Amino acid sequence: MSLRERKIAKKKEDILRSAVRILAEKGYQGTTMEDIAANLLMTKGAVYYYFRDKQDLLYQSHQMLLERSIENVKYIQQQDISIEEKLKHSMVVHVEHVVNEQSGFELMLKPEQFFSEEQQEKLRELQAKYSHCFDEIIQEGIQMQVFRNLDKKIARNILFGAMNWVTQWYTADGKKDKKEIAAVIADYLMLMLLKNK
Amino acid sequence: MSLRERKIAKKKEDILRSAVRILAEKGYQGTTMEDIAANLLMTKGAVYYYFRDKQDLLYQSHQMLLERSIENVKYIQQQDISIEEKLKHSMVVHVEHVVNEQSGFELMLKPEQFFSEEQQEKLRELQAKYSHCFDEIIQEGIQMQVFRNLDKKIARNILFGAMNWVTQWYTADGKKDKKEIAAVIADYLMLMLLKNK
Amino acid sequence: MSLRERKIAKKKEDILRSAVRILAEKGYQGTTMEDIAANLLMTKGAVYYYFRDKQDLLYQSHQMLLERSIENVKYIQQQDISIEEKLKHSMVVHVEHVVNEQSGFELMLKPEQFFSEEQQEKLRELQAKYSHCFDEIIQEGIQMQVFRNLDKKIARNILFGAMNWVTQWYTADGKKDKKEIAAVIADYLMLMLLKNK
Amino acid sequence: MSLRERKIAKKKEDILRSAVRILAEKGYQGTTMEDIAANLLMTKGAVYYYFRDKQDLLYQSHQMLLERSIENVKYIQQQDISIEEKLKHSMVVHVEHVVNEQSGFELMLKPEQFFSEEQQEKLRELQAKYSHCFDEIIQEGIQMQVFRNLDKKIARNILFGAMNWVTQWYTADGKKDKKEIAAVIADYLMLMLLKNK
DNA sequence: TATGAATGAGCATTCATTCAT
DNA sequence: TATGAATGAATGCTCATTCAT
Repeated sequence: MSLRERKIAKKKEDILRSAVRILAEKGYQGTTMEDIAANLLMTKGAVYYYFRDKQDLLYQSHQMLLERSIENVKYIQQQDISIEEKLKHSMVVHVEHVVNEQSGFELMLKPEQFFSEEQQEKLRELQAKYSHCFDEIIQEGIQMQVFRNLDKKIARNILFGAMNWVTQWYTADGKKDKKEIAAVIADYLMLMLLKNK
Repeated sequence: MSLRERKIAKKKEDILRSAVRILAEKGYQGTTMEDIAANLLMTKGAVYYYFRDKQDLLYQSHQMLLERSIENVKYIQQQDISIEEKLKHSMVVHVEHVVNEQSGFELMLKPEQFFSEEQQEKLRELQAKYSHCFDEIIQEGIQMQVFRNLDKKIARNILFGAMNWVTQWYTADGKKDKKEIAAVIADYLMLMLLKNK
Repeated sequence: MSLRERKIAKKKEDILRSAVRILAEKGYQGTTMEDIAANLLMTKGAVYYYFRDKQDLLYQSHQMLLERSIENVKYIQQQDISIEEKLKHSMVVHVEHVVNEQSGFELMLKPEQFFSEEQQEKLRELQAKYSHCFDEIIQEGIQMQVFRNLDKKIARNILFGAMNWVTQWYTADGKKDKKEIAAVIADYLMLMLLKNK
Repeated sequence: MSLRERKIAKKKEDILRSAVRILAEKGYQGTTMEDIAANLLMTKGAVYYYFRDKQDLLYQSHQMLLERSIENVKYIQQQDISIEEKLKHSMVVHVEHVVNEQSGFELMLKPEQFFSEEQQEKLRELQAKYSHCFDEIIQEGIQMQVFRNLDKKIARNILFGAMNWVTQWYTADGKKDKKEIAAVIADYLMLMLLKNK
């Protein structure tokens, strides 16, 4: 990647980060291109240089978040730790990610409103990939008799719901910091899964 | 209540139901008054006859959903069943409600964008009331040594997140119907709370 | 006129009076049928029973004001007083009328926007009639060598402008009451007309 | 001021001129942003690029007219001419201004309906400034025994009314042109003020 | 690459008007 | 006669998007 390409990639990512933050805060329809640009001290026109349109920006934001999440969990999966630790750790990282981005969740709502069929397809694929990582861990835990014999998909959806919901109630000014909250949520949810508890 | 008043109340409720459905589907900014009206084969003007403005409509929708939820859980609370049954039953009813309205959750997102301070106050109050019902049940369960000694509020938020998330993944065409899904979700979540499981 | 007809006529006049007041206050476009009706504790529908449409209401208001003004000045013209007294008295009555109705003037602005050609014709006729009354007095005064030899029409328009403008600056809470103000305005304007002053 | 800034200022003034014209013709409520834009072969959006909203446009129009009027009369006041000439000349310029803009007067009607308290304050200030210029001339004329000892404010209001009313009756197709009409009006009104006439 | 200006479609809201009762 | 409900056209305003420079 040439210097020029790298500069462009850098700028794109800046914009995406800004967009994610604001989209999470105001919602898709509530966010204007002006908002996103102003937040970066750019003009609207400049944003259009890097992204075809608003929807493209949303799509790439979404994609970036998902890809980062997948990387996170893949990394954990490779580690040499117990299956229990793997799941718990994955959840902690997910919750931290969600809290940090204040998102990871509003953007997932009703994708059919915003994305083209093709884009939805790609996003569904990424989501499936991410979900699959969790499913695999759960599956393995069940087989190893560490986890209860629950329906994998339902259990995973319960985990996701509980974790994503954190944006609704966690406020930084509370007694617990992000790491603690993430740990507690993960612990509690483990109770649902673990046998002999 | 006179016949006329009842007719108005009926119409208002029809509109609220339609609004809830569409708002849940498209989000606040994504929903147009046209959408809401057309869905009922009315004109925009007619909707404005019953509601001051879009925000008023949203507010009343939200209020209606919350009040109905509170009634539901209050009713269960009075019954002469075990604490375990109470919580489980409350969850089942909540999930069914959420699935039926396809909502109960998107509307809660970022209320500060849409509502006046006064309205937010009122809604926070209703939410607190609803939350409190669950908190009480959990508290009692803990005291009776039936439930684990978890942090009440965090546990309740985990339950809500897991339950509300169902709109994201439940589709009517699956193997399980609404009742079954609600039961499974409630059962799984009970595992988190119940001792000796 | 039968009792019924009289009742209708009475109601019509009530509405007209209310309309004049509100139209003067808020202007034509700024006044809603709702405003006019509510001011009389009626419903919009009722107003439509008496007047074809808003424009008809405006037209008749205008007409009523003009006719009353004409009656006023005709009455004065017949009296057995000096020409000087006639003009002065006419002006006093006009100013009082304008102040009382807080109008007689906004309604005259740009009639071509509001009225049909036919209605404009009728109003122009009434205005001409009213203007003519003043012109006659002025003419006579000039011929009698009491007034200066000014251009009749221009002089009359100056008088009207000066008198109608009173709604812009007279407030009831000042030192002078309506009668006094009317007298002063008339006196000052007479200085323009009278010879040997 | 840079070229760009000058271009913007120019455009703004074009819009203001257009707005003044149309507002004078149709009144505030009767004028649509579409009207104003179309008159300049612009689109509504372009107008909104330069002015926050309709009210802002109205306010700035009003302000521009008043400021120009004040400049006019200030300029005359400085000249080395008789007090009589000063007043007469000021009136001529005012009438010409009113006739040219076809306004200077409708906009003053009922400002409380349109403007914020702050804006009203500013406008009242400008109006007071303008009025004060006339008051000073009148005052001086009285002290110099050139003018009759009239109530300054009432006299000034009579002048304004008479002058502003010209928009109601002057039509370009008459025998007299603008300058002549302005001169006649000023002459006639001077008769009211001058002693020994 | 970036900007400012402009466009135009879309949306919330108002309101004169109609009409069944 | 009068009312309440409904309609629909109009209007202020926003904002994604384009384009010349």
